[in-house]
Amino acid sequence: MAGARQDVVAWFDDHARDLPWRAADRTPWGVLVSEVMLQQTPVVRVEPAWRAWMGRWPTPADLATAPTADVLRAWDRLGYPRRALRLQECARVVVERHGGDLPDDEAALLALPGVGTYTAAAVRAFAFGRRSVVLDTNVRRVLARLSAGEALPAPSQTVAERRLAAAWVPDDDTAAARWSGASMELGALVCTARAPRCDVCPVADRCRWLAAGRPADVYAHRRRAQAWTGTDRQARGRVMALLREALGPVPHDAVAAVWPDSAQLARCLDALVADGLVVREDAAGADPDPDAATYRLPH
DNA sequence: AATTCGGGGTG
DNA sequence: CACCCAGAATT
Repeated sequence: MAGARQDVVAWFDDHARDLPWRAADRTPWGVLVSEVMLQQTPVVRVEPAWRAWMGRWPTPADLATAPTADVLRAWDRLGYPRRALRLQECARVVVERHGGDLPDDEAALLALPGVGTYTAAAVRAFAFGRRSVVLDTNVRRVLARLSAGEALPAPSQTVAERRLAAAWVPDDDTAAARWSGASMELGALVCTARAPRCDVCPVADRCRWLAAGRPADVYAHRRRAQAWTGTDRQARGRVMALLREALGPVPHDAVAAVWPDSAQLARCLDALVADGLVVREDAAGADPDPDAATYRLPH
């Protein structure tokens, strides 16, 4: 295990991507922003967005006081815009509770909006150089193949899997942080989900999955393809795209034009308002007509 | 443990 | 066209 770790870290020293949130002048807050943006959004799409975002709001204090509409527009099409909302809430909590500086202990990080098990561990490792168990989709896949001999990890994490991952993390803070970055990078660049490049893998000769002849995914039948066309998520996305482009409040008729199913649209609008992503303003009058309402991003 | 929540690139 | 992407929050 220690030998495989050394090989992966040595490979990382030569092949790590030159990502801006890894630069020497990085800040803990910049690392956290990258991690939140990277929650289910690929690196190639995050990188330009992160550069623009950090140029505009370099510190938690900057983001905390920004107009939410600007924040949602800057988030653009990274997806799951509630993440942008939580990131701004996170900035406000950091300012109010931690004096504007990101905390480095696990519990305080986990208490921040939008920060879960993975993100807290990643920030501890990559922003503060502390030991933590960073178990994302990349590390899960690397360990599933290398250690368990399976094509892909189970749909959900298990206690045994976390225990295994923890056993792979060195005791030393610096070594642990390097292993976390290296194992993630190996999963992202070599040990990929679709077409793994076992020919250039630094631990191919130690991989149980490769040794077994790269058997098929045993969990394939339990994975559900994400439906998209006609879903609430697509409808919500249409509405958010419209409101991001709009200069002022958008009349109900214009919103209705982006989605054919009026009942579904009404349900999604209610949900967007409840989520704090959209503000509905009813027309003046004692008996407000729903069709006379306007919609906009929150200020 | 299962659902919900965007959007786009790729084999 | 199915699948995947540095997950989190809610139920």
